[in-house]
Amino acid sequence: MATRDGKTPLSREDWARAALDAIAAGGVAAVSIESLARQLHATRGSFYWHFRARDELIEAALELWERENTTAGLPALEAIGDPVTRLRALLRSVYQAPADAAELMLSTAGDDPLVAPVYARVTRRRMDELRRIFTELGMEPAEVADRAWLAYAFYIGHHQLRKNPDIAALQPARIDRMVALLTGGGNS
Amino acid sequence: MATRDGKTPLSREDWARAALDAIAAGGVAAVSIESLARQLHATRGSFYWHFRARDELIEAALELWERENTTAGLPALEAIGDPVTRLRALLRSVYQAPADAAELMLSTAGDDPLVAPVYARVTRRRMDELRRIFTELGMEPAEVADRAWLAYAFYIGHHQLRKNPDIAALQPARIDRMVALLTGGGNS
DNA sequence: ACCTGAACACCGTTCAAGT
DNA sequence: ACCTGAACACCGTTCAAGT
Repeated sequence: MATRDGKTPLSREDWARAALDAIAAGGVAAVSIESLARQLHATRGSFYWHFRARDELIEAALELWERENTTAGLPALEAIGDPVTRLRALLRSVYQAPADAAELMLSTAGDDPLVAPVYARVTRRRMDELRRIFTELGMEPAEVADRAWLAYAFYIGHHQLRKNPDIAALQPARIDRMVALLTGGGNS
Repeated sequence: MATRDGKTPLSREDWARAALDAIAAGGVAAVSIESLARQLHATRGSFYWHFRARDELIEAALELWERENTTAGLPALEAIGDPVTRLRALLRSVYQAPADAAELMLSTAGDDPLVAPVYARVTRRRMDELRRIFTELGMEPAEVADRAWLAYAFYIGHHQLRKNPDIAALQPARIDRMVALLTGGGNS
């Protein structure tokens, strides 16, 4: 017996897409070959024709996310001329739209061995963007590096804290003050 | 057959302690009844006399951590009179000693359904401490709340970012500038 | 009271066999 | 080329049986 009865054959991307959806819904741990197979009306055995192992599936899903994420988010930001406006836009995207669901999961799983390399690349690109902002504000390199680190660590921690409803209640309502803090003087 | 041949009987706490060690080493996901049983020279079956299920074991381990964490860290901090010095001490404890290993794992797992309530309580206590610092610096309540959120989100994100060696290289060497940024003016 | 060992379920992985 | 179904391993969970 074989061939899934009339249905078009599955591709690597079908599995990867389903896995990315699962990541968005419940994190990397929620990627179960068994449940994806059920969902795709195939057997677990079929999966192993497309992938060597579960890890390879997760890598493929993350690749999908990275490609779509890279071509989507940053260009729109880079088009904004004024650096403070750009920072505000960046923070607003954190505060309002909770980004896409996969981003929310991954921003918090940067220590997973599979997620780490992918998220490191995305992080570098975003930190570059932050550095550009502070550089354009006329700060010197060491200062720029510190602020970029502070801003990005804040971005990650903010996502993490918001996942807990009890704690999320404490988050500030307006982002203008945040922008002011991040771009402000600092009294050494 | 029964009773583990001469050895003293195991207690709930023996299992919980072993589980906390496993969390420190590899996070909540690393808590495996099978491997703990091997380590304690008992069988998996024995575990179920002490606990109803794996979740209960993890809760017990987190309880252990919370109790020891609460009585240890904060009092020393609260003894410091000058608020800026206190903030500096707080940040230094983040930068230098990577806290205890369990803290590192848990600071990043705040969205786990078992970790969430425990970590929320610890977070609240720490944010209270941060608010006290900024209040003593003479800021008004809204400003205090924003800074405490910024500082704590930074704390969480900092841990997360440092888990990735590639990214950790970008972290600032000196913390004085961080303190300055967090306590500084902000140009609204 | 505390533990063993056998049994089952769930799911990742392999593989011979089908079309 | 693409898939099925049976088999095995790993580990969480249950339980009757031991001391």
